[in-house]
Amino acid sequence: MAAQRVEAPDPEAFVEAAKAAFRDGAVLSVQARCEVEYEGRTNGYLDEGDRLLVAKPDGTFLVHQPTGHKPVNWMPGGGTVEARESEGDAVLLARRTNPSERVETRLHEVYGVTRFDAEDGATYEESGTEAEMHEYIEANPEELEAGLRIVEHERETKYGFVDFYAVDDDGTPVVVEVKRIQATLNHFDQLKRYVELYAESNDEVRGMLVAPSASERVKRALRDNDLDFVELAEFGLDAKGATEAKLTDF
Amino acid sequence: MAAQRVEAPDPEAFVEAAKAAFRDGAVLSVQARCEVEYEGRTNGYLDEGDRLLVAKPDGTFLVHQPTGHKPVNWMPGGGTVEARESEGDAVLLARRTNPSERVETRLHEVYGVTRFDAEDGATYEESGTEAEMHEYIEANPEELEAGLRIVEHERETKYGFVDFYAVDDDGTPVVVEVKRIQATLNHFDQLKRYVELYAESNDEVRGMLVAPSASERVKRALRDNDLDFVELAEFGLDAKGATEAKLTDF
DNA sequence: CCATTTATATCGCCC
DNA sequence: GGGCGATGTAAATGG
Repeated sequence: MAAQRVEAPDPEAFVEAAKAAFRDGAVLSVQARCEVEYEGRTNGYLDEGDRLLVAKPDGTFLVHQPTGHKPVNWMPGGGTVEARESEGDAVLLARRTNPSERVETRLHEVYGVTRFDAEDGATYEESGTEAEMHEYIEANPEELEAGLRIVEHERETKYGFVDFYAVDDDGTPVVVEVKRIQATLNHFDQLKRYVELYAESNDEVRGMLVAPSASERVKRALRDNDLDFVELAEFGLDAKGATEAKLTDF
Repeated sequence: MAAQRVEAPDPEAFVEAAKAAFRDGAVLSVQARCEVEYEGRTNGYLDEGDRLLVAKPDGTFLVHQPTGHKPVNWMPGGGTVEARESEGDAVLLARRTNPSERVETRLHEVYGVTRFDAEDGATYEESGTEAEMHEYIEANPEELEAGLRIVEHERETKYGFVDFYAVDDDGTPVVVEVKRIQATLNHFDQLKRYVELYAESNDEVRGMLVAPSASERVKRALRDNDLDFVELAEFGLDAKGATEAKLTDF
């Protein structure tokens, strides 16, 4: 069977089950009352409570409270997870280096532990990303402005990368920055930096921020700096072959 | 008992267990072979494989593959999770609005399902954040530069917030931007934006970026724009009362 | 390995 | 609720 469960193990039985799971590369899920301590980029402490703990064979460790999308504490893959008994409690310790961090979980009561010998060869397929937006713009520059020609994609500059370097109908160079989501002031900053850099060699250069939307504050910042905003909400997702619905409608 | 398990339920038994868990506000963990579809800000599809599914009473839904820190698919809290039977399979559907998104998981084989009636009243306590760095600087401005006086914290400007507005020994205004981590080009952008804005009313204004470190590229950008970099690695974490180690050393 | 950029970013704050 | 900035951001990508 792919999943095996031990109900309410004592610390010794828990540590034995956890060690066996780590050795065999299984995914471990634990329901327990525990306290958690984090030391690393910051320091943190979580007092006793009921949580779901998950340890994966790649070193991933997650502590989930009963609410919230993000784990309250975690360790990304690449480190190690160990199970030990200490002062009568089972303890799970997840560690890594670079940066040096550790999450230590003291389990005061283990309600149950599940070992899952999971096999998963599938990879996630996604469409609608910023990379696809770039492809769309490269193929359809006239959607941004009549007569616009793309000269270069991902052009490197002294201070960073420009999404597109283009030329308008009059032959004036145009620096284009593309965002898949609503434009922020940081995006405005980025574009301004590239334009000012290019202006050192050609002060006729124009700057263009392309995004599905932008706040008034961002639009004002662009206007005040003679930069263009182009609203591009749809970029032919269907045409790019968005994954067809594979599951029956609910 | 806080955790209850059903081994290898058929679709009907699974849906019944899931509905009971959702009704009672329990955390549900499922080991299953399943396929997953996401529709929302992008579209995605994940073919059949073994995964750990977690549904929380606040509407959080997670799909975890056997490796990796982040769930391959998820829904944040605030939405709803439903369990249904469809074409002989159990199906979990997580939905929300604003933005309108859905994760649909078709369970081809359920290895087991655990219901966890978790009680957790604790909140995570953290120290070493950027907010604490601000407090430290406000109390110790001389660490940045001899004679520096903080005039205002989080000063609002037309284009955004300045971390500190200060005055140096000569009475020249100084705009200070603080980062807890290594400074990036975006942080340089931010500072430059504030300084240029302030320069409209007083062109003597100075700009200062405070961070534990910065890449050469960032330092060069700062130099080229007559902005200062102040390296501030330690900011009295201990003095601010970092949480004492609560757990025995491992 | 370092630096940069993206993300279904999420989260929290304040208007 | 929108706008804006921080995050133990993590992860991918390129040098």
